[in-house]
Amino acid sequence: MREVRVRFAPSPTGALHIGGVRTALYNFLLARQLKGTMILRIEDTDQNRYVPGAEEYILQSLAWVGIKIDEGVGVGGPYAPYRQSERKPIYMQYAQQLIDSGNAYYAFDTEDELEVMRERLKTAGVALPQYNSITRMQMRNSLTLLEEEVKQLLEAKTPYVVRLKVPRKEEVRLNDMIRGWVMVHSSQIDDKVLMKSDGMPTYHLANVVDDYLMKISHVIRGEEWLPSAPLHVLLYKYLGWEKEMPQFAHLPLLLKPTGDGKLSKRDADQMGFPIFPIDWIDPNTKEKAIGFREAGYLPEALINFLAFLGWNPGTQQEIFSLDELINAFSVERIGKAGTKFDIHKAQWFNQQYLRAKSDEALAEYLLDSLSKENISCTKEKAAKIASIMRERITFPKDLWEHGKFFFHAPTTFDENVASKRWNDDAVKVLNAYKIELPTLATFDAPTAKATLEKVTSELGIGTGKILQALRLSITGAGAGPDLMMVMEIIGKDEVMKRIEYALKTLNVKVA
RNA sequence: GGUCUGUUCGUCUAGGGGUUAGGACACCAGAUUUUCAUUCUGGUAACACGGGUUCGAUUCCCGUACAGACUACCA
Repeated sequence: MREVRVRFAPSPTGALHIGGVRTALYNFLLARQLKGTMILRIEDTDQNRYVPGAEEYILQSLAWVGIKIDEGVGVGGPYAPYRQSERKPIYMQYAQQLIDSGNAYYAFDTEDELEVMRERLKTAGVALPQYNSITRMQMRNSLTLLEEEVKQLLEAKTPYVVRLKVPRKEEVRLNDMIRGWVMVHSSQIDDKVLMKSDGMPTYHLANVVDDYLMKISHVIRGEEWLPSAPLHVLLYKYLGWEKEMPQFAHLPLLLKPTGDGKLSKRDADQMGFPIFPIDWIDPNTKEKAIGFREAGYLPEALINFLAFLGWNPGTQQEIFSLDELINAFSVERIGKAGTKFDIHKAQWFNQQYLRAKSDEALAEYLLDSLSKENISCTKEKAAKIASIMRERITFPKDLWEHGKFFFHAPTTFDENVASKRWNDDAVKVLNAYKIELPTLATFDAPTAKATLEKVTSELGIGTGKILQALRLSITGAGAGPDLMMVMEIIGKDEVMKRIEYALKTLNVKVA
């Protein structure tokens, strides 16, 4: 059986889109499952669109989500270089081969001449003017010009492109692993430019040549490539590489959460979720886009979420580690239809992965946040906080954001709760409780509770009636984790201080 | 406009000629939690439409509608 070699081949034209990460993931899963090789190739044949830093960004993003590159940019390998701009000399020789075999030709038409041709055809009623088997005979190319003229133009260094000579009548067939047989008539394909006038190949040529040279066995890419796949098939055929042609799998697109259309950065911005794996600062606009990493998504959760966008194992299991994904993955189970991007599901996966962590691991997240705030805290205390906060967080940063009261006494109180729960009974109980606390030798959740119950029963007031008021004075809010545990963690002295402060500031308001 | 691809609950999807069309997320309700969250239980909710083929179609075929992609010397 053929050795499995797959590639992820992004262009460094900006940040890596989350859809690109999924494409990389599917490639990676297949490679790992079939003991193959995962290759990273950078398709930077368009110098105009090159964005500095994009390549580094791609590398970092893949590393963060755990997609390991076996060969290619950043790691090297037997088919180096893996950056197409560095492979420039390779492509012309294959273009030449196509010209020599009569499957491609030189075209000297200028932008203006092309424009004139399109206009002329449009007025003649052709909806979509193309450079094709019919129109090429009216243009300036090596098919219409005399051999001598062509030679002179080339020697005079006249700018030219190399175009594929697409046959007029031919059924081009392609067996896609996801979509089955796809047939396109060659009359629908135009004479695509293979080599640009700057000497760089276009995607089509570079892609086919490199996939062949790098012995790629499977091309897994986005559905946007499906329309040009027949063209690639033609290229393999004319280059004499039909037997080596990789298997194709065209992935369904990622769609925007509401409405229709493919997922764009705009949608993500509007709905307030990331679309890039890690933070990206646009070098031109200096605009910063928050990444999934910085937003608090765990890489393993993101991967699990992404894997399920368009694929499923056919079982009820939903939580999959990377190793489990590698085992369960199969191209056959990839869906055909476009997939709407639902950030809720991503959050749910994140929660699941976060909860599976130990208190100690969660404590590290909290400690991270605290160090940014210059707050010191022992590991033990952080772990204790983590243990009572673990069921109520979606992101690691929630530990701090929802638990600030562990470190800062409230300065304001939720007015809604205060107006409903802060009453004479509450004040009576809190005053008595405050007096009772100093007599306690030890202070923990059980004693805090027992003492409170003792006070309330002596006063003949139901504990439940005033618990909200107590919570309000300790945390400033009406909702939160187990109050007795909270008090244990912040300690007796702090509890007393907070009750006193609340009594002082809230009494005035309610009176 | 043309070509290609697609269409099962709001979303991700399972399924497949005869099923109470299954699960998950989200949503709603109840229970637990004297709060909130969690957890548990339950609920709402789908085969785009029209023709065939068939005893029978959501499933197969053909149309239609809708959607998306592509239609550059961008990838």
